[in-house]
Amino acid sequence: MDTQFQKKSKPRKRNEASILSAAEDVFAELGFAGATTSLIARRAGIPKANLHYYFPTKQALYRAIINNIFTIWLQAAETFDDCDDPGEALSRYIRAKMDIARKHPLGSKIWAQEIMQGAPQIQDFLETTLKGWTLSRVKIIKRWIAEGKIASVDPAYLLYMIWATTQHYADFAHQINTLNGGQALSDKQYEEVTSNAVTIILRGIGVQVQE
Amino acid sequence: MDTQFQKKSKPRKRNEASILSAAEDVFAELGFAGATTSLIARRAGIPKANLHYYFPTKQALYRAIINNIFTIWLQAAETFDDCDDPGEALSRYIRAKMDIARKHPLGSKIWAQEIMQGAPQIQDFLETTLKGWTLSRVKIIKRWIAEGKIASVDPAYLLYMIWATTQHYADFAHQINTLNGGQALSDKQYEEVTSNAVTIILRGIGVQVQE
DNA sequence: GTCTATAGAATGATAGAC
DNA sequence: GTCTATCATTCTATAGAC
Repeated sequence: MDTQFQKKSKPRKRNEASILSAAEDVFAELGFAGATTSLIARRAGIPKANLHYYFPTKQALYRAIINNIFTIWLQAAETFDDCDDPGEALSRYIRAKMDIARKHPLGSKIWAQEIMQGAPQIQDFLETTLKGWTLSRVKIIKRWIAEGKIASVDPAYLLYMIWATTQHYADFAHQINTLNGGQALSDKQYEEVTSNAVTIILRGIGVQVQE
Repeated sequence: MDTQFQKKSKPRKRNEASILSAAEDVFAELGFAGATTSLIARRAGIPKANLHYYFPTKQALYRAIINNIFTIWLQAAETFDDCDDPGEALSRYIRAKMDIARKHPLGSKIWAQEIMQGAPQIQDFLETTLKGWTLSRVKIIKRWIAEGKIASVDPAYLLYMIWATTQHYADFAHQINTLNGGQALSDKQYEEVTSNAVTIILRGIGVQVQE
């Protein structure tokens, strides 16, 4: 029988989950090279040998986490509709990205470090999925410009600005918290930050925003 | 005699320079924990023991590089004048930050990783210099708002957006290059990116921009 | 599935000859 | 100042008893 369709045993499920959670933490903090399996195991509350029983190598564990991050990325990507109203489409996309930055800051940090290291594990994703998605959105934005719905800006650079601004709140949360009196942004503050970003970017490309 | 004022010998100068350059490279790529002194020494073209002769510990080497980054940071900070014209002041600041992102991408990456790791080495800088500078600029931006020169936006969030957008071009250069056909942005493209960022942000806060 | 013990390689750092 | 040789430690990963 193919074991692929067998149910995972209860301890396997529990252990894999706590290993993945601990690993996300450690990889985000120390990067792939800096992370150690013994630290991950300690944080997961299991002996190191058990970690290697579930994930044979550090790479395999890392790739499992990268896969989760892709899922989240796609989730946000889908909110950027081919919509007639650029204000609505972009506002929805920026809000989705801000939401992800708040809910999955570790994934964002791991992504950032991957890119900084030259994307050794995800280069194919950048060249296929990300590139394809970006080109299709560039097309939509160009149409908006041609239709006079938004100002004439370079579509790619607009996307970069959205990525930069939203991911900044995950990647640089520690700096922001320090400047916020050592406190994480409250839900209210985070909603303000989000509105602020939406307003500046939309107004910046010539879309009227109701305040 | 105090040796502090003795001239550095020629080989010391040369070796320190190539170690610092190689270390900047490796720390940017692998973070503090991931970087190894043997890799830094290899890239600097000297035996590992020599590296430890010039910089006793990995930490000492890292701190020397962090100091350089502070110098660069202050350089950009000074371009944000207390100016009557917010368009001029902000445009100059954004351009200075973009310039630094292009000229010192490694420093930007090291900074980013420091923050992501909870700023173990630079927390005091965040709490003193950075916080003080930010508060003083927040004050200036608030005055501009009170005088009706720019729209009512949260000053801190505006600064975060500027930091995010400009540093993104250093930290995520690899991703941007991949989407740019595997080529680094040309001087012309970089000037376009810069203008684009200035335009969107200024227009986003209600400042007229000449196109 | 779990865990002790450990192999084998790499790490930060140093001793000491030149 | 330079560099070989090396120490003590830590790393990834595994063997094998339970």
